[in-house]
Amino acid sequence: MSISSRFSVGIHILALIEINKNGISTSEFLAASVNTNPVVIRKIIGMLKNAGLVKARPGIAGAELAKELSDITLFDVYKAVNVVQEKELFTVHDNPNPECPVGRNIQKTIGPLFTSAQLAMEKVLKSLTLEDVVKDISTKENIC
Amino acid sequence: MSISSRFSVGIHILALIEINKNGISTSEFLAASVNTNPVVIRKIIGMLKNAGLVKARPGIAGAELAKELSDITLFDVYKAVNVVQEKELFTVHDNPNPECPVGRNIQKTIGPLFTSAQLAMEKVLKSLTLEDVVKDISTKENIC
DNA sequence: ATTACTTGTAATCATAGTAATTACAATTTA
DNA sequence: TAAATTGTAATTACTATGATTACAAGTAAT
Repeated sequence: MSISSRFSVGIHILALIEINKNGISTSEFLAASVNTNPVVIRKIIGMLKNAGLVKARPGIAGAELAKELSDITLFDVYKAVNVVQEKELFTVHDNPNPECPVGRNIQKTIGPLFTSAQLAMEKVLKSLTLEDVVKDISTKENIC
Repeated sequence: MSISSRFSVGIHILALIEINKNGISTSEFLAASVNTNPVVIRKIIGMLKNAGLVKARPGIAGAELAKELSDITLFDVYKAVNVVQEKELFTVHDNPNPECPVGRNIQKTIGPLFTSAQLAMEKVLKSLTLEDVVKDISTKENIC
């Protein structure tokens, strides 16, 4: 199991819109950088738009950021592209046997433990912003 | 996306083997509690066995714990049942365009960030043991 | 030794999510 | 009006999951 690449592609899109802010970031342009199909990009941009992270309008070429870079956390992107549902990073098997002491308690016992692990991961995503990503890319570019 | 229920089933199996330690935990018995097929249980027990967490032998009915409860962390189970690969909780899209500043850096920039988020989650799993799980189940049982 | 039971494993199947792709309506600009 | 772009729907191939059937191999009891 692995979390969908919509997340990494979403980050890629946002970073590139920023770095290309003097140009026009069409879905075709972004797709060429990500190396995928423009429709895939438009679908993800649609999700980023619903989350208020980018602006885009039918017929008008190019997407723009709707927020400051430092105001967009990786958690915002993660939620926007809908890769993991709340409290559902881990699956807990359903319908365990209620006539067994373990079966009738396992879900309520394991649930909070799994949630706390998920929250720890998400806390890290909340601490990171698109600005961190763009700065790191800029640094790597200057070195090369 | 959600992490396979092999993980929660693995925990269920280990907890039930402990709680049923005076009885014989056959795959059929365990399957009845989990509410799944005995073959699914045997496959997971095979993984737990490879990881040194349980003992089981062909022809001999019942699986037993191979370690103390307090010596088995949820991380041990998580690794045993192979639900998430190292550094691969998140997918990073491959083949981004090397002729774009973002494309040629995104993987090395995002990779460590994703890994740190994954490690934070795994750190929580390392802090929890099967003993915690069994104690919680026992507590819930006594109240009811 | 034969019978009954169990583990271990392979193979098959239905289902769900992913990512790529084609197609096209609706919108804007030149 | 023509060209370009966004936004969607529909289709396809692929992969992982979990359930299931089938069966070989091992063990224990009579």
